[in-house]
Amino acid sequence: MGITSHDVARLAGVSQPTVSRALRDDPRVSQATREKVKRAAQALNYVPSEAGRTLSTRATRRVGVIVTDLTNPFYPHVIAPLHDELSSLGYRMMLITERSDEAVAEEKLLDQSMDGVVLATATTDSRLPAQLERRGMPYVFLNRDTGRAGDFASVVDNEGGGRLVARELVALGHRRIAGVFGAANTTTGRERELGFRLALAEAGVGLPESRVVRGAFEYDTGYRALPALLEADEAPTAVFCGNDVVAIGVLNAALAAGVKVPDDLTVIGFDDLPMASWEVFRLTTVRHDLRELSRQAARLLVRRIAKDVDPAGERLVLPTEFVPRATHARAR
Amino acid sequence: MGITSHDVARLAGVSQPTVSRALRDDPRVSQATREKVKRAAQALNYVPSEAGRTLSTRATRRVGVIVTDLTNPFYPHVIAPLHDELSSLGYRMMLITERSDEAVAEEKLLDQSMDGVVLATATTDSRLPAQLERRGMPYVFLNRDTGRAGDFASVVDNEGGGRLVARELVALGHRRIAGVFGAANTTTGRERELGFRLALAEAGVGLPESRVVRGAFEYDTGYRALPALLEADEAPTAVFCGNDVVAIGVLNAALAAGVKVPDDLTVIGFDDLPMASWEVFRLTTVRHDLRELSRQAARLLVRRIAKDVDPAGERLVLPTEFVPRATHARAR
DNA sequence: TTCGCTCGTGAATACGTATGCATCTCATGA
DNA sequence: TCATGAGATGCATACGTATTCACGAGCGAA
Repeated sequence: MGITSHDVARLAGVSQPTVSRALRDDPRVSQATREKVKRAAQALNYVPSEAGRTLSTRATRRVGVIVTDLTNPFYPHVIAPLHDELSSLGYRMMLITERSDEAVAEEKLLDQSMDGVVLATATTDSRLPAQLERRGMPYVFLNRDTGRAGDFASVVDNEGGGRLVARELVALGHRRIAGVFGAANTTTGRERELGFRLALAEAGVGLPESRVVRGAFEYDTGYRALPALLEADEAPTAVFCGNDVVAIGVLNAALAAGVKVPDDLTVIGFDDLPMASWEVFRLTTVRHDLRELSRQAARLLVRRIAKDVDPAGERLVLPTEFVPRATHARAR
Repeated sequence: MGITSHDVARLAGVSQPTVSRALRDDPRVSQATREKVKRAAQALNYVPSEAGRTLSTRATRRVGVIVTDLTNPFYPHVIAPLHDELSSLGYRMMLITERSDEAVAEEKLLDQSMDGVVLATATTDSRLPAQLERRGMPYVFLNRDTGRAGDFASVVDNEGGGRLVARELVALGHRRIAGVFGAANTTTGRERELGFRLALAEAGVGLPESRVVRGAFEYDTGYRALPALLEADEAPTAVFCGNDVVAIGVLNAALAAGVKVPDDLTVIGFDDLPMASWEVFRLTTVRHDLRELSRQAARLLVRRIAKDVDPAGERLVLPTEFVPRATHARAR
């Protein structure tokens, strides 16, 4: 059925090792033999078996990427560039989306079927990093990390981004400000909230718990948060959202509730997904380079696989930038 | 470094084959031995090497999924259920996104590193199916196929869906109708256009080429098509879009151009993505069961791998349903 | 002429698992 | 008591590639 290097060897009239060497351009095979072998391989449509190679070299040239929910619009924008960068580095990508049990993922990860792992949806309370560590499986965090020292991670300056937004809102005269932050067990959620709070406090503006919602970085979180915030005694004049997807949930909820954005309510997101600039949203948000975030993670992982990395951990942080569009205005 | 079945065998005081059998619950090993082996495996944190198993069984329990553009909102909604169904069938998913050369994909596909392939973005002029066929690699089409007999495919009744829309538009009194169809080298593009045209023709309504645009199933296709359609001598009162993503592009363009939907223009999509029901869109569209489409493809592929399939091909077609929301109205 | 070297190739083997076949043990029945 | 057979396990090997080592040819220098 499958054509092996032995078949090629037979046709070319050489030994199997010579085929292996010739096809990988080993300088020790003569020009003439190399060409003869390549012609034979071509003729037979030979493609080396990946399993055989893996067993022999103990390297799979494959990398796993763990994501909980692919239908969240955020993730495709990180997975696509990740795939491309890994591909250009000679690695393939295995997608693993496990919202279920960690044990399953663990089993899949440790069977030597990949050389490394990208964790794109890590939570601060996850046991997975420790498991990987123990088994010597190289891994890096993408976007979120555990916040502990020694991590290998490609992340964004979330705290700085949060600060940017707070300063803008204060400058626009907002005082009754609300936050729909990400889950408390994610560093992205925590750090954006922290930066936002610190900068508000510096300006002497409070952020009472009654105007704070926390939840998954999903559309529904934003969609459901707004009605709750509007019911409070003093409705907010501005909402900072944990990310663009949440902000888009808020914008839709605002439309449903008849709240005018930005006249009645300022809404700010985070990430600057392509969707954020659609006419129906024109979302004011915080931009960072999502492509570079992913590429950086890919390169870091490959370096870690090659053990070409600072043993004390490496945390690559990308800057943020405020992007004014049409969902913010001065407080009335 | 890695723990092998030999290590487990040594610890349990049995032979390696016995470990292999015990861990896979082969009835030929005694209860006592089985337990002894499992304890040893547990103690060593043993996970069977996937490469070794693959080489021995000649099955990878891995399936490739080919998609051109993951950032298109449509695909995550097919990939997620596909992943889950494959997972529950005991297969893992390798994501392959190649907009570049087919040769690359081909190389990756034929190295025996997967048992089968799902083609989610096939075009009618692709050479890939023939290559796979020649090499005996099982594959199925998802959503799009080649339109040729003998295909294994999980698809939607696109022609029927197109008809549904045409009849609705005619019933609403529309006569100046436009279409922003998918690419001509996709069956989804062709069939939806065909059904739409046939039903319009039956009602005696024309669809001049000046009111037709064709392009990739992307946001930009819709966004750029609308201005062009509006410039025509007689602007259309209704537009049928190749899918929801295109329709959303049209809706945004309408907003930018100050065209009121549905008062000035009726817009209809196809697919009923979750996004279609967002407040900002409330898109009238054609629904089909996207999850089932994917699950069906997964099951069909697994059956084809097991050779438990009609050799003449199997084409599983899902029905469509018109979903009225807020982007359609009677013609003025 | 012979030693030693380089260059090119092949033989042997490792990698980790699964499986066909042989072997061994023990119980059963004639 | 011994043949028979079932049940349990080990031995040997296959899978396809990469790599280590050995080998032979050819060549230049002494």
